[in-house]
Amino acid sequence: MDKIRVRFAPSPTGGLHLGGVRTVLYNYLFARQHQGTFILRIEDTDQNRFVPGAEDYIVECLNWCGLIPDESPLKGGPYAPYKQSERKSSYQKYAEQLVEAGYAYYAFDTTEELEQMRIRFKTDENPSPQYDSRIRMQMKNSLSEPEKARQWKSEGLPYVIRIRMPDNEEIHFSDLIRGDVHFNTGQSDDKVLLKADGMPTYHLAVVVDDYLMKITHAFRGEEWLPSAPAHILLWKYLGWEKDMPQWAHLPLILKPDGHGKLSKRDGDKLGFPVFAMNWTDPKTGELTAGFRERGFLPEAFINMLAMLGWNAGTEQEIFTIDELISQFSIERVHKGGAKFDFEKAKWFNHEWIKRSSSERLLPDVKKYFDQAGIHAEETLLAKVIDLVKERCTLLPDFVDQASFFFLRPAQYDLEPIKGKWNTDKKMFFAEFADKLSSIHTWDFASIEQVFKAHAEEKNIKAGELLQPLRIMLVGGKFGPPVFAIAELLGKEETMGRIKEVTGLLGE
RNA sequence: GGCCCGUUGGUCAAGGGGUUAAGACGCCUCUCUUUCACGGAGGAAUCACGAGUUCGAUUCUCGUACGGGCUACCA
Repeated sequence: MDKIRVRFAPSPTGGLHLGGVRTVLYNYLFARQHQGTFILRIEDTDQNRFVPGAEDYIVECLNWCGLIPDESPLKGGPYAPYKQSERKSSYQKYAEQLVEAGYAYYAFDTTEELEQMRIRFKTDENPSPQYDSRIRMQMKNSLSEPEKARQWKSEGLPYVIRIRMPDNEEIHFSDLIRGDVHFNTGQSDDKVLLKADGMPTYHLAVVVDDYLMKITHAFRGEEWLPSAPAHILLWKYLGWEKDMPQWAHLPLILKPDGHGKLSKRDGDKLGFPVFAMNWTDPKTGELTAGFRERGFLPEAFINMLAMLGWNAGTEQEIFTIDELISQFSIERVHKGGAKFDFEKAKWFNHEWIKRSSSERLLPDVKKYFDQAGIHAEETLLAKVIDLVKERCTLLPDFVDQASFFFLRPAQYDLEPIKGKWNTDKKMFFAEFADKLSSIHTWDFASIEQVFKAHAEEKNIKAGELLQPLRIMLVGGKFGPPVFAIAELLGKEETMGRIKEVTGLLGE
C-alpha cells in the first residue's frame, strides 16, 4: 500500500472552531499511526471571504496544539504550493477537460438570472429549486444553446463551468465511519466547478488537489456528505478513480442546549470558548474567546477533543498524544453527533493539571502571575504549584489559589474568627509569633510542633486556633495545609502576617 | 419540501440476541481533612416508539417519530 497521506484543508475565513481542531487531530493521529504524512492545505479559493490574519492564526493554533504538519504553505514540500490561490492555473485545464469529455459545460447565467430561476421554479413541493438535470435546458448554457454559447464565449461573456450530473445514476461509496452510503445523482445539482473569476470552487479544487497531492484518506465533517457524490463523479470523470482517497465523514459537534451544530455564538451565549485561541475579527473588532486564553492546557484540549466522538473501547479517558496515536482508530469514531459539554472539558483540564509536573506547568502559570502584576520567583513558584495544583481547574485558578504566597492578602476574611475571638487567643498568637523566631529548622514539622505545644500550654484546643492561623496567612478559608503554607512563606513573613492580623482583630 | 446521516441516563459513552445494561462528567449522600480541594465509598438516572424474526430482543429487519446536515459562482 502507498504511503498514507492525509490533509487538513481549512478555509482562512476566521477563527478555528473546535470541530476543526478535532478534524485536524483525527487526521494527525491517523497519519502518525501509519507513519504517514500530514498536510496543511489552505483552501482560499473564495476571494470575497478572504480574512487577513486567518491563515497565520490557523498555523498558530496547530502549533499550540502540537499538531504540526509535515507539508504546509510555510514548510513547503514536494507538492507545493499548498495554497489553492497559488495553484489557480492548474485547475482550469481539468475543468476544460471535463467539458470536452461532455461531463461539464459552460454556463452563462448571471446572478440575477439564477435568482429568478429560484423564484420561478419555487413551489410548495420544491422550495429550493436547484440548477439540475431537470432545468438545465431552460438556462443559458452550452447544453441548452450550444451555438449561442460559443458566441457568448468568444464575445468574452463571463461564464462558469458546471458539472453535468447524470439524471439517474446510483452512486455509492464506502465511508470508513458510516459504511455503505448511496445517492441518486438525480437529486444533486450541477455544481459550479470553475467560477467566473477563474478560481475553482471547493468541489473541483478538493479533488484536483487531493489527486495531485496523492491524498490517500480524506477526513472531513459530515456537512460534506451531500456533495460527496459530485466529488466521486469527478474522480471518475477525470480518470482517477483508482486513486480516489478513502472517505470518512466525521460527526458534528452539537450545541449543548437546544439543537444544531455548535457555533461561536453559542460560546458567547453560554460562557465558554468555541475557538482554539482568541480570535479578533479584523473587520468588526469582535473578539471570540479561545480555549488557550481561557487557561486550557493543549494536552487537555486535545484529549478532550479526541474523546468527543471517539473512544478506545476501554475505560481509559486520559490519553497522552502518543497513546492516542497508538490507540486511535477511525472505525471506532461515532456516527452520531455529540453535544459539547464544557463541564467535562474542564474536568479534562483539571486532570491534566493534576498530572502535570511543576516543570511543565511553570511557564504557563508564570504568565498568569505576570499578567496579574505579581512577581513570582520561579523556585518558590514551582513548589507552590505542586502544593495547589489539585485545586486548579483552569490555569488562571493558580493566581486565585496562590497569590498569597507572593503578596500579603489585600484583605482578610475575619468573619469566621471574629465571633470566637477572645483575649486568650490574642495572647496565644502574640506569643506564638515570638516563639516561631526560635525555630532553627523552618519546616512543616517544626512549625506544627511549636504550634501544638504552645496551644497545649495555653490550654486551648488546636482546632480552634487553626482556622484563625489560616486566615492570618492566607486571607481566607482556602488553600493547602496551613503549616505547609507557613513553611513556604518563611519565618519572617509568617510572623509578620500573624502580628498584622492579631493587631487588626483588637481584643 | 427533497436528498442524506443519525438516535443507549441531563451530557460523553461501553456493550450487542439471554448481562444486575460498564465507565466518565455533572448532581446528591457519606468518608478523609478542624479550610478549600484531592482521594475513597455509595445513590438517583438510560436502550425513542410500533410491528416483525426468534424460545427470547436494547442488540437483527421494516416502518414511524424525533434530531441533525445539505439544498450558493461559501467552504
